Amino acid sequence: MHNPVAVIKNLLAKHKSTLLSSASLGVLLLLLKWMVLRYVIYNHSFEIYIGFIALLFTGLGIWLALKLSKPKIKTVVVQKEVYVPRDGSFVADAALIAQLQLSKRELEILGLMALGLSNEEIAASIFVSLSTVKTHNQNLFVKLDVKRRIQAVEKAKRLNIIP
Amino acid sequence: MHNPVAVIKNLLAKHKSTLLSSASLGVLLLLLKWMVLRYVIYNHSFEIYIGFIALLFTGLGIWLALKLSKPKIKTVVVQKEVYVPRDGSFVADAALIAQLQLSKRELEILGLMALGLSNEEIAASIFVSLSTVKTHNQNLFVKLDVKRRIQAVEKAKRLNIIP
DNA sequence: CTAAAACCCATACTTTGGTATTAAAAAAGG
DNA sequence: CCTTTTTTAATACCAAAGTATGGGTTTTAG
Repeated sequence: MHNPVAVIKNLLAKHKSTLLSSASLGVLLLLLKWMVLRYVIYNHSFEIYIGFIALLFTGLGIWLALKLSKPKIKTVVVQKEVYVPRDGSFVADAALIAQLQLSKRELEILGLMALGLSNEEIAASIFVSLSTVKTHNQNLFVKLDVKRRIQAVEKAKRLNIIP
Repeated sequence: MHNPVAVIKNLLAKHKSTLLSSASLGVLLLLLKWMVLRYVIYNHSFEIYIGFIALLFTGLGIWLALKLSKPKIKTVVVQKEVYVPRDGSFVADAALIAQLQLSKRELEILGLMALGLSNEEIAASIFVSLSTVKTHNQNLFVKLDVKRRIQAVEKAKRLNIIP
């Protein structure tokens, strides 16, 4: 017979009288405490009132703060590396292009160069004279700090200026 | 004269006397108010005390809340694209090179071309004559089916023949 | 408006690149 | 050994690329 409930029932039955007297004693003690408390309340009602007010308004303050305060935002910047395949989408490094002061036309010609077009073919494709293309080339080479068109193309590719 | 400060200065100068009398009247009124306030404080010191306590503990609550509240962490994930310039390891397409019948020397010259060297520079770097480089170039262009060195380089890169 | 860019074009000249052809060593492979 | 491929090389000529300079027209920004 190891059922705990049964064990307790057994104990209660055994010590019925002892328990009864203890219980009545306990009740008496509680009554006494209650009277003392009333006395205390009566004599210190002001302090208790103040304490209650304090507690209440502390709560109000907490509630207010929590309700109205902007949530502290902790911004965690996660750098996620995105591997961009060579063939995929290409985004030119606009900042670098601006820094090198490459003009729209120069960039256009650079791109056509990279396609393997000759100066004459470039001239034809953008409807300007060969001379103009050559002038653009000169400026381009100076800005990119290279000597030959092939170097310009390779450097531009390396710097993400052209695909 | 649209400067607001100047406009105000002008008005002050115009109505100096009026302003002075108004000011003194204002001061008198303030004094009266102050006396009334003292009376109120005398008669309602309890309520004021309570109010003060309330205010104080509201402040305490706010302070507590702000101090102890865990910051709401808002994680903002910023994807920063890092463009990886391509694998460090390059493996040439041996099969294609064999198929195109590109010789060792031709490949070497192709690589130097891609670096932006002139024919003369290539000749110097591999200790052969300019003529030799040109002959290699011719064969190279035929094998790669291109017309210009720049096209050769671009095509070779595209076909994974050179890095 | 005006100054600074960006753009366009030309001429003259030099250098580099590419084509064609020929040819001879050297290496590779059967 | 002999054949094929590779590598080297030369000459001559033409085409393309690049340099230097100067002068125009648009656009653009203060």
